[in-house]
Amino acid sequence: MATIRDIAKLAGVSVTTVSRVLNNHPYVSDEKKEAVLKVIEEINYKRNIHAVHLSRGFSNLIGVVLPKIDHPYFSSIVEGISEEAIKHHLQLVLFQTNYEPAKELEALELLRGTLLDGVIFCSRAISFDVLKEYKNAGPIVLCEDSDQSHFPSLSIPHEQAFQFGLDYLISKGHTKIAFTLGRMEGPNSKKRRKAYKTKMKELGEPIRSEWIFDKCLSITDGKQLMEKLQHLEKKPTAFFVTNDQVAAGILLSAEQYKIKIPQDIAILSFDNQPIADIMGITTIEIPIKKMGKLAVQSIIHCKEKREQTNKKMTLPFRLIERKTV
Amino acid sequence: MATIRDIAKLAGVSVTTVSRVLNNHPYVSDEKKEAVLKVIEEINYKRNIHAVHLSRGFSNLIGVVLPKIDHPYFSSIVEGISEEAIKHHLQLVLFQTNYEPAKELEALELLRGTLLDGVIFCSRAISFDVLKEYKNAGPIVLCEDSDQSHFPSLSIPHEQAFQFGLDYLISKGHTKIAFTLGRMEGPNSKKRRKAYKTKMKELGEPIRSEWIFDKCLSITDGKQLMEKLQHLEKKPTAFFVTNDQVAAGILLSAEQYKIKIPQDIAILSFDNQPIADIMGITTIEIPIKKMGKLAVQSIIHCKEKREQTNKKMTLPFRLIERKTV
DNA sequence: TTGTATGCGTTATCAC
DNA sequence: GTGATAACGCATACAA
Repeated sequence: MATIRDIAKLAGVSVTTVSRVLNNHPYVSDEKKEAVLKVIEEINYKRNIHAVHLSRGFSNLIGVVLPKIDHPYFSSIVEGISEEAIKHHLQLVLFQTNYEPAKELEALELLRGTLLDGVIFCSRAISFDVLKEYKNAGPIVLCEDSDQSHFPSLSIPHEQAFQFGLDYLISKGHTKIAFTLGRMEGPNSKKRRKAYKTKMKELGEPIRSEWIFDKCLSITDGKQLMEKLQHLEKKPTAFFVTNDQVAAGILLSAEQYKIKIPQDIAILSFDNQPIADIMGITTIEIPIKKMGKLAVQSIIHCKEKREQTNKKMTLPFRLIERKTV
Repeated sequence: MATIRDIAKLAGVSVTTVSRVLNNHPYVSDEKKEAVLKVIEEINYKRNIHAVHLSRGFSNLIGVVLPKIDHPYFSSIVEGISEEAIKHHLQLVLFQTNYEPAKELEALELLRGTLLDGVIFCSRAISFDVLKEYKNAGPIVLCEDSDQSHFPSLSIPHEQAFQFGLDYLISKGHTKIAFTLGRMEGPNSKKRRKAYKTKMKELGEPIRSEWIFDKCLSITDGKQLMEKLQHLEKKPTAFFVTNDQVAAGILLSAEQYKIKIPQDIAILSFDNQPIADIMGITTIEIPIKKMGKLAVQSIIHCKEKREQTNKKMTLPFRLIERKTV
């Protein structure tokens, strides 16, 4: 492989000049520049990017940590991240973790090893205590409704949003409200649970553990939910679910159980993905792609200012009324 | 940042010994190894990965090129790629291109610049002529039904599969068959079109250009298709569509047009994503995740043998009969 | 405006 | 077993 030294020799200039041409630096005479460009063209030279990175000390690579790319929520975030990353000439390194802490650590180690200029956690399984050890490794941003003050975070206010959703259901006459979560111990789910507890107390309704369903994320989960619903002694009149996929699963299997929506049971979900529009699902919109965009901007900000911020950024949500409540 | 030289000094050994410990090489006495490990632990040393890459000459990074991550087909491929990549300690660098050739070239340039050890094209917009210029840049694999003999490729036989699907529709009494494509000029679509032409000729049916719909990829596209169908003078009795999303869109909007499926119009699609199961869509299964897996294996094979293969790999498809035909 | 010399942090070679 | 030392290829102070 040819190096800038070869170019320099062939063009009759110094390596510095070659490097200047390569990086569009000023102070290169047009003739030398041309000579260099000509040689580069001739021998089809390409820079060794590892050498560039080593020399520069950074890479323009950022890590994106998520449990599963094959889920609309996460692929939407990545889409948002990607669109913004392109603008800033950043490349994305994907870490599909299945919530295995070891995989998440891999990203953090690569951040510390300076392969990555930053890491975006779309979701996480590792604890804060572990995460904190990487505070100085480089920019880290969390896409979650976070209470900590060590890392910047990005989310809708899940507690408020969930309360808002409950109020809406209540305003439609529901008090018997069941709900589903994606991952009981996830930070966002915790907020949602808290909101539920508060509101049920206000209403004087008991908290029925059998009305709280964990690990509901996909269409299939929604479908299975309808099966489970059959075996419930006391039946809720409304279901506040994790996301539009779960809602879609419910809608798609409602018919076979002869359940009418919203007459027999109302469905309210989160996200507002295209499927919600198409199936007429009433949902609370989360600006998912915007989250991705802001996450990238946060990383860039940290990189440029060379400081870790810990700003908690709250995004707006809004109710999209359609036909399931 | 501490370097191996610092470690060496502190542990009273040479940099070579430190490097050996770091890479689990043999021929290091237990005492020295321990001393090194102790220092590493103490000062919380981490390797600079750029330096490792520069020195080694490769990176364990592979590029994944796709138009849009936010589509089930592509996120499924990436899921398959990711699962296999993890096994081989490979990291994925994502290139979301929107079919812009410049973005695809970026991946190829990084391959040539040795940042990437290989590139997987889940789909592509650039021409073969351009692609061929990167033949020696490193391993490249194409997830498409390809006729070229320069790069390894990976796909179901789209022509056969489409013919098979048409035969199935014909066996159910259909001869008035319309179809949709994702991207008319894509290699897979070309095969499908060819199969259609052949089969219609056999049947003595005319090719109606108004029965061929391009750019149909999403649920929304499927929904819009039903709208377009209304304005058709001659109506088909069957629709052979790009993928399960399009089929789902059709199903979800059929009711509002008072169209019964499969009585009024039969729907056959490709992929067999979860939504096909849930909505009872008859579909031709494509082993998408397996494609991703094999793509990674192909890259690894090229890397290890240090040779570009050009093997065309054909994956099996199968019909999943459900309720839409 | 140009060039020399050095640093970036690691791995590989080869002699001991 | 161990350790100098030379790559690896580029960027950049500093000198000219």
